[in-house]
Amino acid sequence: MDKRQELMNHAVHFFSIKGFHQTSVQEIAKAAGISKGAFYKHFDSKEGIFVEILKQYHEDLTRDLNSADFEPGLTNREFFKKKLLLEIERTVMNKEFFLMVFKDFPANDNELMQNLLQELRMAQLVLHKYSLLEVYGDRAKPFIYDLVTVYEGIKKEYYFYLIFENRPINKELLAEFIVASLDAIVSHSEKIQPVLTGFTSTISPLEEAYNQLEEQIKQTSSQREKHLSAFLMLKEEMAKQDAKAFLVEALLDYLKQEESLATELSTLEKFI
Amino acid sequence: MDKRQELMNHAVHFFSIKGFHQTSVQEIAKAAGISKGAFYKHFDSKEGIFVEILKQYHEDLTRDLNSADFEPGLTNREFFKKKLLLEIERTVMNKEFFLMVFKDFPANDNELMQNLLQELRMAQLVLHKYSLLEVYGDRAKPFIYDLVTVYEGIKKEYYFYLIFENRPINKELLAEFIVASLDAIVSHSEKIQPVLTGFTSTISPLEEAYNQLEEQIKQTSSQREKHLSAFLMLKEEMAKQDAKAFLVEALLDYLKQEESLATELSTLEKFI
DNA sequence: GTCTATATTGGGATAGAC
DNA sequence: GTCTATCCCAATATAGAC
Repeated sequence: MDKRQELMNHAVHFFSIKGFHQTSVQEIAKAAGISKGAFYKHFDSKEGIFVEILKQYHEDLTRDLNSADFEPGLTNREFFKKKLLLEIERTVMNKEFFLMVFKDFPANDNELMQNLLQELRMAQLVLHKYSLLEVYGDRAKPFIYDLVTVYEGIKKEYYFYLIFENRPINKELLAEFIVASLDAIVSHSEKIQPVLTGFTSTISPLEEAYNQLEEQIKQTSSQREKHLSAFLMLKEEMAKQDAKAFLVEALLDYLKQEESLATELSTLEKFI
Repeated sequence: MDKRQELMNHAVHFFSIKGFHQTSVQEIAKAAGISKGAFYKHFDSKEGIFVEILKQYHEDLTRDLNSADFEPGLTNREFFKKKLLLEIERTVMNKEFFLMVFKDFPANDNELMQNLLQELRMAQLVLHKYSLLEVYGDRAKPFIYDLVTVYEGIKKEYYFYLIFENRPINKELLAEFIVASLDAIVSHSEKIQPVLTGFTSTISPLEEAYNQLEEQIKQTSSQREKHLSAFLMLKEEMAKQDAKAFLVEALLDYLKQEESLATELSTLEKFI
């Protein structure tokens, strides 16, 4: 057996149980029957093997989903349900991968990884959007992003039960239940107001950072008015071509005195 | 300001950004303006402060939700929706806590922590179960655990949007949307087969009786702390092989003085 | 490709003075 | 309660022999 593959299999196992940071290279190597030093002949770092696992999984996933062929003559709903069932079965079969992803994740160290994940999530959202529109047509359109959100939320919650609690669940029944729940919501759509309306309008990351900070000041600041004024001046100044560095710094430092704003401020600082 | 509280605030901040394992005791201490050594005068370990944060949050949450007084004359559905709205607002305000929980988690190292988490999850499940039964009555009973799962899944997914993506969402609208979705599912219940049927089998009826009693004490007891202590001792004593009959009886009688616990106590007594 | 040995760092926790 | 100094271990990564 390929030593490289063997290392990856053991790695995903340990990562799923202990998390990335709590797993040592040594125990991965030992499980594969080689020394720690030899590990580095196969992968250049611990993060390296993690990235390789991610890549391989998504390659396998897309290949599987594209090669699956269903019997013809299915209704849109039946087709949707079959695909859901396939996804459920696949997720349960790869439960270690699922656990690994939901455990400790080396994303903060590596910005490339965060972008990759963001892309994958967005791709899934778009996929679900079109699947649901095919099943429910125009009735679902006004609140399609809410429907996608509900769909993903329900699915994820059941995955947690399936995987963490290791409960014996009838997967066929589960797929039917989820689709039936969506049916119910869509058929009540006349009584339902959408929530995620302005979803598609993409705000720039900088705009988003501003919004977050403003919200946080409004919600938690002990000196709401002062902090809001400082924020507005900061935003104005940063928009200028010849922004005064000392003023930006001074306003940032001033706002930092409010502990609850730390997260938003550090996000904002990345744009300077 | 209380140094201990200050340390916890900084800890939750770093944990939410970097994760538990990637945050050092030193940087928490430094942020609070003390040395690493002094940290250990306040908490006995890094895990210790994490546990304290968890406990405090849960206590605050249950206290907030229980002490909130809504205008009288609300229907069960309106009451449920108001509580949900309160929870949404509370979650957004405590977004760092939410992030911390969904980052790297020190659960594997410490068995006590896993038990604590299990307890907190179970308490929430039981709470939701009874809330939903109050709103929807017998129609929800056959698939109540599925309804709870759907409810928690939808909620969680919107929390992700609210917190990670920081989208401006109308929270009032969101609460109404979630409840309306549940309405839709319940009103279609004749077409829906339950999935989580054997659910109760994992929790013993005794465990369930304990949970109900504990919840009831937390929610209604006039002498919360005393009754909780009595409850814990009772549970402990009853678990022993050579449980002292007089002590069990004494504690039961003591708790019976609180009228609101009568139902839960008589359920519990069946197991003696 | 694999080994052993080693450099180096980071960080949890403790000791003992003040 | 707080400090500094220290212990001690675990873990990433490398060096160099075979």
